[in-house]
Amino acid sequence: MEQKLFVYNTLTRTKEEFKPLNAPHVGMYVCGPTVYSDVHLGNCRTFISFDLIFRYLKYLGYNVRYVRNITDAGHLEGDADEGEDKITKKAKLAKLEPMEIVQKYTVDFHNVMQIFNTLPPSIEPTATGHIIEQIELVKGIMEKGYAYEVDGSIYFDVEKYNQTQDYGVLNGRKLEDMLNNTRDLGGQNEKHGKLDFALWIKAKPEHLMKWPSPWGLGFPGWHLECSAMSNKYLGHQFDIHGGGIDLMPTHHTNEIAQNVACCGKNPATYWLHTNMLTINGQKMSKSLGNSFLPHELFLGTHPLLKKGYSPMTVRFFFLQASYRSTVDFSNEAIEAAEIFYKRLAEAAKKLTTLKQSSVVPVDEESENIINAFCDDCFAGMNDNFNSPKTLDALNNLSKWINSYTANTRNSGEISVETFERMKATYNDFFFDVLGLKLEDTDNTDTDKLLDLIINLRNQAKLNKDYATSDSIRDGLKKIGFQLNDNKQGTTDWVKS
RNA sequence: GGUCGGGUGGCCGAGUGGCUAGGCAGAGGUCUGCAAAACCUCCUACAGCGGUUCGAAUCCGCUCCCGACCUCCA
Repeated sequence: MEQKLFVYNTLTRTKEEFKPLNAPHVGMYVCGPTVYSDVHLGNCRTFISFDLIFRYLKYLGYNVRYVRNITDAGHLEGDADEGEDKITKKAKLAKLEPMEIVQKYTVDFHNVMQIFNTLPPSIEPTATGHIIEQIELVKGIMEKGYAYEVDGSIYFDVEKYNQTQDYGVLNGRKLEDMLNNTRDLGGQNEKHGKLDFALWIKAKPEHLMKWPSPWGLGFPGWHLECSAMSNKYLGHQFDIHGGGIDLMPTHHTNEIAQNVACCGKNPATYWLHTNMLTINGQKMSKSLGNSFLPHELFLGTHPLLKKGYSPMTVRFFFLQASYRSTVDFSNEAIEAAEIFYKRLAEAAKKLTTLKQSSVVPVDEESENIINAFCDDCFAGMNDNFNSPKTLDALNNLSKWINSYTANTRNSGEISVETFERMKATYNDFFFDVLGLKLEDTDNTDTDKLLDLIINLRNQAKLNKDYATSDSIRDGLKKIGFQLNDNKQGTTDWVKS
């Protein structure tokens, strides 16, 4: 591992050099979706961000085990630790089995992730598939004395825990402040302390998803599954734990408490949090009703959208900001991203046919500049996965690639090694690290038709029948194909 | 109200003490039958007020504005 990677650790609020516990192995756990409704674009941003992280770690040569859970039980409406879980509620409304809801939205989630070209995680465990592990974890916490039972429900005793441990180690708050600033929620009469949270919840008779336990029929608390499953697949200690920043203050705080209580250890060395997608400055969320779904974005059917944007345009749009910044959605911003993305994609496409002309005496300056830009691609990602910096470097490289392609510069001016490095670096970062792909090479029939039309037009051009050639070009532009004549007398086209 | 994080040129967005980020938009140029694309050049900002410093977008203080979390949320 020649590259020194630095990551921002929420635990220490600093950038730290990334040092895996057992290199070249890396364990990474990311909190996945609760599959009770469609994922919206804000959800997607988080998983695209972690896809970028996963991809870069792999690219650096690490052997990454990436675990991302599916929450299919235990996630309640509200935080009173009573009432229905989200999936049960939806199932009753739709008159379906809870697992039908789970299946529908899990499939949907996977489809969307694939459209955004994210790699599947190594393991994608479900909460319902790990009830036994969760019960064992509750037992362990009880044996250590950090949990108590009230009428079939088990609660975590936060104040007791905080006597010997720092409950606010992640969110940076003092217990007194948290106690003073927690609202009184209804239905907390069973809890000893205001901050206590449910590990196991007794099921009411009408509850659809419930399992036998030493404390009767019930279901696990939401925070429990991540502790149980990360323990199982990554061990008591692993390298990276991630999730949206809105999970940090409560969900991750409780997760750490559970792990420390049971196993004595904060499970992860590095806690990484992705920031929110906002619209008009406000967090995109289902409850605020300002979210839109991926397909609404692709088709441009949402009222906030001027037009549709392709999946790679959206991915690129996210990559233009660092994962720790909020991104505010606007048509202007994503349109700019669309044009930029197409520029870089065109250069990526040219790489496949770009051949170096025979080497003339090497121009040291060009050589150095290109090598520096290649280094910059790494430097950007090494700096806490700063994709905007890497895009900057790719943009710089694209200008050289374009110049060499158009022969306005002689590609023989650099050494074979540098030429090949330029191609490989651009290709690797564009496709493998940033996870972008080309979108307009989808239809061979279209290719053939366009070839035919372009040939006819070029005949007209040779005859200096510009009226005909221009009307063909204008007509194609109207239906979304931009023709570009280049110097060699051939004509390229791109979807506009 | 408490805690935390922000405010960068028309728009988006990197950048934590000195060295041009970049993209989009705009202007000019090269090339082209004309376009488009590409390439080159220009457009040099850092919420406000103080302070530290030889020097601050970057550090400190105050003020204003925005957001997140404290309730389910990626």
